[in-house]
Amino acid sequence: MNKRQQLPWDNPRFRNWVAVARACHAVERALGAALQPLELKPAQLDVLMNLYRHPGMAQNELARKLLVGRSNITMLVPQLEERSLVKREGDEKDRRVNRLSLTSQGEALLMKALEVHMALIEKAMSAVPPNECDLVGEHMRRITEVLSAD
Amino acid sequence: MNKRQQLPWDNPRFRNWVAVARACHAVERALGAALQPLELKPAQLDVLMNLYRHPGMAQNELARKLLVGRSNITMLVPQLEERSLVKREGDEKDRRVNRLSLTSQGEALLMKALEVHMALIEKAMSAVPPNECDLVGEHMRRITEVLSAD
DNA sequence: TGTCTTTTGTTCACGATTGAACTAACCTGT
DNA sequence: ACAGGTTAGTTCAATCGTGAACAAAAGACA
Repeated sequence: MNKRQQLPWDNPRFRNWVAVARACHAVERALGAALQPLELKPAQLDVLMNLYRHPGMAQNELARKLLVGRSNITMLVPQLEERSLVKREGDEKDRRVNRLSLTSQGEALLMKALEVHMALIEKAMSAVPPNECDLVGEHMRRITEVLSAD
Repeated sequence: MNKRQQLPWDNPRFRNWVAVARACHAVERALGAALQPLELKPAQLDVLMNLYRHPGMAQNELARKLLVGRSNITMLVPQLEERSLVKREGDEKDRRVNRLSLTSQGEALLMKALEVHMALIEKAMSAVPPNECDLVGEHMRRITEVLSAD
């Protein structure tokens, strides 16, 4: 099959997506290192961030938001609960669901972590002008949407 | 610390980067599923892709390119070698390094995998016009560059 | 009410990735 | 030639995420 004619690297979309993936990987890695002093992993930070914006979330919803399996949340939450960063209480209407929310300690740690995170992103994206930045974000949101539609 | 005033979500760079990360995660996940029929994992595809473009690469260079630890390559290569997708031969000049390259079978499988990968990316980025696409790629390459500088 | 289906969260075994410790090979300067 | 430092690759224990199988609770409907 004509390998030379239609090589993926000749396709702008493909080539540029590879760049996106690599940048993402690099940021994730740098974030992990930057969060080490706070003893927080990127995945844990994701949980805290989502609980800050959506208190009382069920584990199920959280898993969908983070694009991970439900079991992952089950493994993740107890660690945060033992550190008193997250509070977990059963719903009275539906005794299956666990409602999650941040404790004041969790919120405090989140603020510190966000400062670190934001500094990193600010450094990484320093070269991206605001209008193009919004454009990128808009495209990315659409991509996530397209793929979530299965 | 004035939490309400300088919340990260009010920062365009931060908010839009979160979108990038989520999109990346979604694509990675979809790619894993799409590659299942070929019995290839995304990480293995990354290896094949890089070996196609840079035959005779040392494991060390490969690890740097892929932004992973050297030990990861050590674990990854034997699987591909057993499937006769990758050939590994010692360098005569420097007996420490293993030169890696694709076999013809590896190349053949890569082509099939690239078709799958490209179809996915094409679908995901269908809404992104070419000129903006290049712009995005350019920014992402710069981000990777900035972060690789440690 | 009683049964059948769906949903929530948990458990568990597995595969992937990591970083630290290690060996072997190379390099440098004397 | 030899000592000290650097580099390539490996091994290994630990951690993380996953999907399948499961239990408990809720919902649907006759």
